[in-house]
Amino acid sequence: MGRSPCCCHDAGVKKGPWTEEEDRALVEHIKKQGGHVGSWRSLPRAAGLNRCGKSCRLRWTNYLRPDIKRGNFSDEEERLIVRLHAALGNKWSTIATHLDGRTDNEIKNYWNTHIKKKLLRMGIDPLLSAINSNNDVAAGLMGMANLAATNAMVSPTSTVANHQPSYLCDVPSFSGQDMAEQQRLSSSDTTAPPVLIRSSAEPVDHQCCNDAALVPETYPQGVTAIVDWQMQEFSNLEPLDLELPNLCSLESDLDPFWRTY
DNA sequence: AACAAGTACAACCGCCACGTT
DNA sequence: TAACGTGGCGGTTGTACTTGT
Repeated sequence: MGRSPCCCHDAGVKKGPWTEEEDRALVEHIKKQGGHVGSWRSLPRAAGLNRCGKSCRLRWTNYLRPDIKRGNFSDEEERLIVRLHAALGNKWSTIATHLDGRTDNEIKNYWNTHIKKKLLRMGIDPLLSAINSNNDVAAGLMGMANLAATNAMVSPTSTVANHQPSYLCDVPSFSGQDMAEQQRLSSSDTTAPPVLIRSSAEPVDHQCCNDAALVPETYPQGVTAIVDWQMQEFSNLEPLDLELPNLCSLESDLDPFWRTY
């Protein structure tokens, strides 16, 4: 696959913040086209802009598009982002499809400037909070632990820092248990019994009504199987029909936890 | 009032995926 | 099948603004 040089490298193409005039020119041009942009590459010339096509596309999709919602993120949007990020990782564009009027760039910025800091303060590693980001078992398990913590974070009744989430009430120490399982896996001591782990994607108060939601007490044979099992277990968190229904807090309008950070 | 440090967010950059030739 | 052209994505940077000293 060859890679063509970006038009941004053309000498004389303007960079930096857009002026009102440029915005107006871009909007009016796209309006003239009936809202349809044929080729971003050729748009700047057609619109009389001394910008590269990429820059125009970015400006339009992230700022000028009429259906963009401006303003602060609501609590509900924030929780949704946390949940989606826990399930999808840094798939900002996919996450953005679940939030009306929000752009991937906006969500990414919001994550980096607000949510990530909150998670770090809570001792949750935002980098590992995504279970589907790769096939690394340790990261996957850490992801599960973080997903549990994330779950707790958005739960109106649970906190993480020094308290065990309610849905882990029958597990003495989730993180310790997780560490033990990591050690078991990394030590190639296949005779050691697997550590029982509950599905962190589902709070116990929901699980209690559905024992099938519990993770099997023994892992399937082999590491690949474990990864497969993880993927299977969380396959309901795929995008598009991504429903996060059994996570109790989204419906709640009260989340004192967030307010303490 | 002036400066430094921190924060928020728009914009850029490089890479990749995919359709077309 | 390979090369090309383009759009899109995610990471990162630059800068304006805010807050603290």
